[in-house]
Amino acid sequence: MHTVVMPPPEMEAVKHADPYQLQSIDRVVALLDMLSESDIPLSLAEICARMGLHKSTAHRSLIVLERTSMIERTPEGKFRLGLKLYELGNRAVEQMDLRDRVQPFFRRLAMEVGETVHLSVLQRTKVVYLDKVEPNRRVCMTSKSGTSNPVYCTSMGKAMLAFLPEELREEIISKIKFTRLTSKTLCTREALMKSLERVKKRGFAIDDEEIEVGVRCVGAPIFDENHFPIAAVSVSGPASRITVQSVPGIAEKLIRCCNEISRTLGIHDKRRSRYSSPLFHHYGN
Amino acid sequence: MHTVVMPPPEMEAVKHADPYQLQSIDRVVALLDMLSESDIPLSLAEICARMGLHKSTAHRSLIVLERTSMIERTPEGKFRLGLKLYELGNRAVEQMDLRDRVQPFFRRLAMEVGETVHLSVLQRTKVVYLDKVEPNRRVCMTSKSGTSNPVYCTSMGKAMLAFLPEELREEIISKIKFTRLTSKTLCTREALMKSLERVKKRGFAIDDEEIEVGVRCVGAPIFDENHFPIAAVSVSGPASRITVQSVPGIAEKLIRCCNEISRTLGIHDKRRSRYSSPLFHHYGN
DNA sequence: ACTGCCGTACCGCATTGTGGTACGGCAGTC
DNA sequence: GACTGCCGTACCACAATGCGGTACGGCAGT
Repeated sequence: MHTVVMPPPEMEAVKHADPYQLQSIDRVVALLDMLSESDIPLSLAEICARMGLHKSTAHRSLIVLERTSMIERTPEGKFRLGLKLYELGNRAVEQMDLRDRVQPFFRRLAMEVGETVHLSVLQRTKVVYLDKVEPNRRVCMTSKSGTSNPVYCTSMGKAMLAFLPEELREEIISKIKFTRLTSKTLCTREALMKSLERVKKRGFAIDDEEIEVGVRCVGAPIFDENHFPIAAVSVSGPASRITVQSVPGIAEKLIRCCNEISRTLGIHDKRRSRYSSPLFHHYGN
Repeated sequence: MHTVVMPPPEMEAVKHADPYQLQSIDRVVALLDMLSESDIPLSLAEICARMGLHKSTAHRSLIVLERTSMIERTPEGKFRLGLKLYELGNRAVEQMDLRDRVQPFFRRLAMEVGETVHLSVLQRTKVVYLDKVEPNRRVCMTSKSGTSNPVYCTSMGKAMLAFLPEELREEIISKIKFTRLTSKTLCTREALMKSLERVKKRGFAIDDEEIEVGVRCVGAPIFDENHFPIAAVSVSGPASRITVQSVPGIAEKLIRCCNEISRTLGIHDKRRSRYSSPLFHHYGN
């Protein structure tokens, strides 16, 4: 390829590992990822610098993305993600209809425990919220679905991580950038691993004010037919109500709920490991 | 190009209108759109049929999209939109931070009128919901943000349409596929145009049970620095509470709110029409 | 006025992506 | 149980496509 400055040797080693190039598509995804990670709109020059692309090449891709509303331009001409992504993203969730299939169990759990209940899935090193139910009585917490939190400081994140196949778990953990959010946040690989061990034994995870002071959560995974943790449910509330004493009772109800959900999902067949190379998609320079 | 079976003549007419080809990217977007419109996951063969693509070509693109989590495969091997889109989409909205900047005004309005308040933007022929606030007292309506409704039967859609530049409005309206949702739905271009005239005069739009029986909404646009309606706000509630008598009062509060928001947004500069060719991106067979 | 930077436009070359074809597996039919 | 047809995957040779370079024009700062 003439896009990338390529060290002449060991070329064919890569060749077979990644048989389908379609470089423009890969690049587009990398561009979107990049824009997603940036908190501010970026100029063409900045994008080129970050991605190591030539002006013309990046420009061409960006123009097409703009035409298709995948990205938009600020009045100053800088680029940022476009709203079509929002629309597509929400369609994606609708189509999976995890949300809808889970709702009934979900609502019942919220009633039983009287706390906010969340549904989320794993996306790279983040937990993306799909849905939440608040107990009827009063508003307890606010959190918008569609937002995401790091895996390592959420009960749902830890619940899913713990039950992931070894290799995949390693891959994810290696990508985590730990940041201290509260004094109780697990900020090292070791602390996280130790926590995951306990999660695996108990079947549920706890977030003990690790992401926000005063908030405790209990989370458990939902499994698909291959015992793959495709999603997680959590119960969260003020530390004053979710106490050492009340956790076991909550966890029991939570796990029962998750098992019911898992069972209703587990009606599929075998076929392919689907999670073959799901994570971080690396853009070669 | 050798992708598309091309009627030999009038080729160069298109050539200049659409200078940047990058066909693989265009195709990818078209694929995503297609998957978005389908309610069920599609097989490779189905995708080829709908898009008029050759097996190999479609397959290659799909594989890349799968690798990058833009789409996923069901256990049966069918394709559907992937969760990365959800993540990207939500980042897009965060980055625009319309939502956050609007929130305070927004909440106040909800308190004042005691009804559900929505924020949305225009995306092609649809209104995409970005946010909502429910009045504290009780749950009134349910609607998830991220969902979308057709422009022509929502107050927000009509509010934005009415204040769009002539040409763009025409472009959008020409793309609408009218479907009757209730007995009051505006189902013709003419009815819609007439309605828009009134919206323009009054400064706000009404959805009088046009999308759902028993629900009335009042909507008004938010303008950017160029008097371009970038978003809209609506007040919606049961027809029993939003009556002919109460509409003027609600509309007044709504418009005041929207004006305040518009003013806080109108701090930008001139530069480019940004909406040069924003809509329907057509995939040439 | 001069200089430098940024976004845009164009062009010729060869790499990349294309369409066709072939393979293998699964499912339904006789 | 063999046959048939369909679907997803893999490979290949050709040439059209997308690449990098380069040049232009506008704006801003000196």
